[in-house]
Amino acid sequence: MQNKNTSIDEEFKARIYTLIGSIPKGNVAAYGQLAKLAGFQNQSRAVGRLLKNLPAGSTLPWHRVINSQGKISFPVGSEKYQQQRILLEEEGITFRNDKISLKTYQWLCSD
DNA sequence: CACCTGACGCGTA
DNA sequence: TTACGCGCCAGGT
Repeated sequence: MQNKNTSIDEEFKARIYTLIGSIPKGNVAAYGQLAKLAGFQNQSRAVGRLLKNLPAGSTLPWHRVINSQGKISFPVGSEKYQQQRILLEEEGITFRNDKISLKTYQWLCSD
């Protein structure tokens, strides 16, 4: 039963969470890519906001979400940057000048 | 209420 | 290839 009050926010959140949870270990997806797959083509920023507000105890693999440039969306060298980078490297992902090496991963894609 | 900022992305120059 | 501008839009000042 769906109540009419269900805002698109909830729908959006639910879909994005599901998508992020489905990203295989060692793979990554871009904010915009997730938004698109969820049916919200121009809401890449909303995905970022979602992750920003993510509860501390969440088990979501948020670190597997990066920007369309193949880079981590935190200032290089910042605490958050390092944290995310380490998590990715532990999954076998390698970097080259702050960018994910294309040879070592593949985008989560539908084709 | 105006204005700025941001875990973004894309088209142009 | 790098740099900007603009679209998008929720939140904070």
